[in-house]
Amino acid sequence: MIITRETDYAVRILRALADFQLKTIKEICDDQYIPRQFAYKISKKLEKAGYIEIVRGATGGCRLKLDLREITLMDLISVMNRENMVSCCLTEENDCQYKKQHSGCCVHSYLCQLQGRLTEIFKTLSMQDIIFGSENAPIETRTEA
Amino acid sequence: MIITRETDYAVRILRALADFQLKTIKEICDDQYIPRQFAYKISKKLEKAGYIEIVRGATGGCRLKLDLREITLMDLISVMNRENMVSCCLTEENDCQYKKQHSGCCVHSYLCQLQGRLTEIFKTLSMQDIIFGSENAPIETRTEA
DNA sequence: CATATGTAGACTAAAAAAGTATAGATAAGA
DNA sequence: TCTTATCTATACTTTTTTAGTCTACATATG
Repeated sequence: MIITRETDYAVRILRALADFQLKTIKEICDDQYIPRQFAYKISKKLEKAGYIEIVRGATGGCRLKLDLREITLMDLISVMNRENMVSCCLTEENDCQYKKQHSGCCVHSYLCQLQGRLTEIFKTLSMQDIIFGSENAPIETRTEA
Repeated sequence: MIITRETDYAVRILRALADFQLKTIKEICDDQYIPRQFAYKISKKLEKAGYIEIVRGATGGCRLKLDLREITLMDLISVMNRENMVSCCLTEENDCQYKKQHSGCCVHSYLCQLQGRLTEIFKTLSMQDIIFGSENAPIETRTEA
């Protein structure tokens, strides 16, 4: 899955924070059905990326720092370290014997291109679009509720 | 990953069979670096989908039945039961409390659209393109070797 | 100082993916 | 008919990834 549970929870956290109010993780979790401890970890990642700020101590919580229009789906995927979404053969570690033997692999190259295409698409989708819908959604896919 | 090891192996099997010659699974595996028993399973799926035929007994093996131009990446992904590639929230089983509570979820709808877009893209990519390259590959992504 | 937060990292559990084992079916041909 | 080289079916095991939990602690308020 391109969007794992973790990434999905991240979207929900951003959704809960969309009004730029300070909210505790507890509040967010109750509202968005996210396991608390997991949410702390995710919020930390979002903070490191600069998307939210976290206030510690009693009366603490977190708050959105960026407009949701400025955060793309690709940004979020990157923050979750999931940018390699097409094929395991595109990872650094992958030690493909075929590729070595034939000094190259057309499949690999092609999938690499595909990875690029998807990345480009995901860069055009903002959290604002995803969370509140978008008039820019391609017509042919504007079905289903 | 959209293309798991299993799907990747399936592509390799098709690549090995591209010349329409009868080949044993053993030959294919030696050539393409695939674990034998795993390959048997995958070949069975490819047979059920009508992409290859399998001949049993000594002097048996398998042979491509369809032109690689007729098999799309989406076809292969479907055969491997991996058509749900965007988000776990799009599966049947998924029992989303938020969606119930709010009688709908914009994120869900949006991801559903995205799933549709990706599906359409993958339907335009044939095994011929992937295995032997394509002149139709989008210019902007025609980088890297 | 009590309380309500968030933190860090180790840990565990669950699920999915990858791979293996094995007993058997099938067909060719010596 | 027997041997051999295939493929089959299914159960099983292992590995990897993902998801989630625990705990001892740090931080800030009032």
